[in-house]
Amino acid sequence: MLPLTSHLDLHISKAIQTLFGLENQKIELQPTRKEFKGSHTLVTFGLAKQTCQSPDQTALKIGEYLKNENLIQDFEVVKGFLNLTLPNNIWQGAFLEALQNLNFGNNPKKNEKILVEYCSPNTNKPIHLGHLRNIFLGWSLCQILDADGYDVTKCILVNDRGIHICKSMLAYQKYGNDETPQSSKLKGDHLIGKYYVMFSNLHKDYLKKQVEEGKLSQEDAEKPNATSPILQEAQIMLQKWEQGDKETLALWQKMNDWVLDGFKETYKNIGVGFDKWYFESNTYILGKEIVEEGVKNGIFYKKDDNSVWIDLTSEKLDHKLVQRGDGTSVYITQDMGTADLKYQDFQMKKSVYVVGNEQDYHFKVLFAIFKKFNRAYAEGSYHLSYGMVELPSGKMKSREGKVVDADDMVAEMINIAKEKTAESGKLENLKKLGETELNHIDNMIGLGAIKYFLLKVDAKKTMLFNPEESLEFDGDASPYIQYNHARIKTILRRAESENIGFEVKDFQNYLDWHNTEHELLQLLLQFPNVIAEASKTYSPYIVAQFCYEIAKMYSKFFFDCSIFKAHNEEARAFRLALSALTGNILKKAMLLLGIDVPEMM
RNA sequence: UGCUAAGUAGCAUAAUGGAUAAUGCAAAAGUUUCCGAAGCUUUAUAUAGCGGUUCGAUUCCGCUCUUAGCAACCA
Repeated sequence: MLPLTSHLDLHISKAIQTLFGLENQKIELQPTRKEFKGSHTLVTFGLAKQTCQSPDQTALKIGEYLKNENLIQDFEVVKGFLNLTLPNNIWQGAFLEALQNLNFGNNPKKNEKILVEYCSPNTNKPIHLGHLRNIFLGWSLCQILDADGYDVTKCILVNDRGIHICKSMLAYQKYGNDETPQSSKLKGDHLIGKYYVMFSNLHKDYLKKQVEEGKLSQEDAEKPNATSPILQEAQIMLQKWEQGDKETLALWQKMNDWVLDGFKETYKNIGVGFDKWYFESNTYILGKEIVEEGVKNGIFYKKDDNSVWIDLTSEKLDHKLVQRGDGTSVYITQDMGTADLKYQDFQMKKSVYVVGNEQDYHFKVLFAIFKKFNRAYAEGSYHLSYGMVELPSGKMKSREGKVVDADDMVAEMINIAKEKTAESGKLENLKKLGETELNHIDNMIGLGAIKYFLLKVDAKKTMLFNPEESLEFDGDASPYIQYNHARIKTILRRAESENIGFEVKDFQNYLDWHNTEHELLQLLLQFPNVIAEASKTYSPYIVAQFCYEIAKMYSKFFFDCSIFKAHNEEARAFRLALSALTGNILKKAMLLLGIDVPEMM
């Protein structure tokens, strides 16, 4: 994560070779803790074993060597740690480079295709907070991979067929009275969601009644395979759908269009998009072809009831059904088809699936199947598994209506942002911008708050969302970072209006930096490494953390180092240039999270 | 019962095997001479338990405990 490491690595290697005659030693460099002097720390414990000298001795010798060669300005040995201080002109060189490189942070093109599927909504209910974590993670990941030099394709897989879809269709067919999004004034996805919940209730009510009448035990009613007349009807509907029944297909098409319109509206509102849309209603047929292929070449086997299975016990997994006895396909069948289609379309080397950790087992099985079939994409397939978003009352269950709706959530956050803006008493200044621009800012702040809240946590961890306490606007939160960007822009506007220049020539002789100036610069120069790290580990939270650190460090810098009242013009110019770089990096880094930052707020 | 994750202060989150375990919220005190204080500076509390590997373990290994998910012809 350290800047200028390649610069040091080389010299340290040479020092070790010269001093101890050791080659190809692992150089363990880490950032120096801030309570010590220096920027880079060499850990010498491992090395000390090779040199047969104490860690302190080893560190001391290397330090002296580097200093004699004028490669460092100073060093300090503390308990086996060699803390190095580089001369400021080296830092300045890196600073100027970053300042002049408009793409600073981006890593070189890798010429490698990567496909990321980061949204797979069911067309039977609106999206909720959990889906938002999925979507924001995926979008951010795509931005990060792109900045790291990959050739990224963002895709969505719409789960638009299957028994669950038939459930809402059936409820609508029975009780919908031809209601439409227009007539009900509901967004399409919310309208369909209503019928999905209705189906669920009808099914549950039936079971409850059976139990009350003593026809069914409580235990059996709670089993997942407990059936009801309406569920059987839905199953029949699914068969009709797969057989291409005209009436069923027409209803399906109509309802799907409503839902998709609703989804598209939401995606637009939250600022995400896709390069390629896949629909399971298209890909499941391909899946069935693979099933046939697998049966032929012996990877799959058929049971007496005609259902098709794969034996994965050799992979320490179980037997898994890939096609039902009645010939209809299951989830995994569709995924096999979709994977083939993706490869046909893009020939990507890597393929990432951003899907919740409840499906960890599913993806193990799926990838094992890819390998059995020797698919070209088998090796590069990766499941980016994220933890569930829990409410204080427990897990969200869409079937029980126990969810935080995404659209409501976003709208509410934007409203809170509006109130905060009004409270801050700065409305007068902002009003000059006009209503549209003001709304735009509130949008950035409200949306940013949710995105940051969901992204700052390591994806694999289950996270808790407490609606009572709402989302944060203070401290480690997006508005704080956005605010720092806005204040930087305000400072730069002032410099411009007062004709204060901060070109390289205006500060190149200023090297007597304040400690905080140095720390801020060090932090900023980590940007490319941060992107590489976040990309390598598929971890947007690393970028989120980086944004926050910059904002915090800039606040400290602003407090410690007066800009317009700097002790001389060179210092002032340097600080303005440093502010400009901070602003640029903040903006870019936040965009990697899918968060836009305002020019003023 | 098996498999997989995860257990860090009142709460929410950090820490390539490294130095005194970091940050935010909530709590206490102070702070507005450059930008718009959504700020800045202080103050308290924590690695679930027991072993092992190591110069050194929050991190790796084993066992125990707790929680969640999976083990469905749900997705």
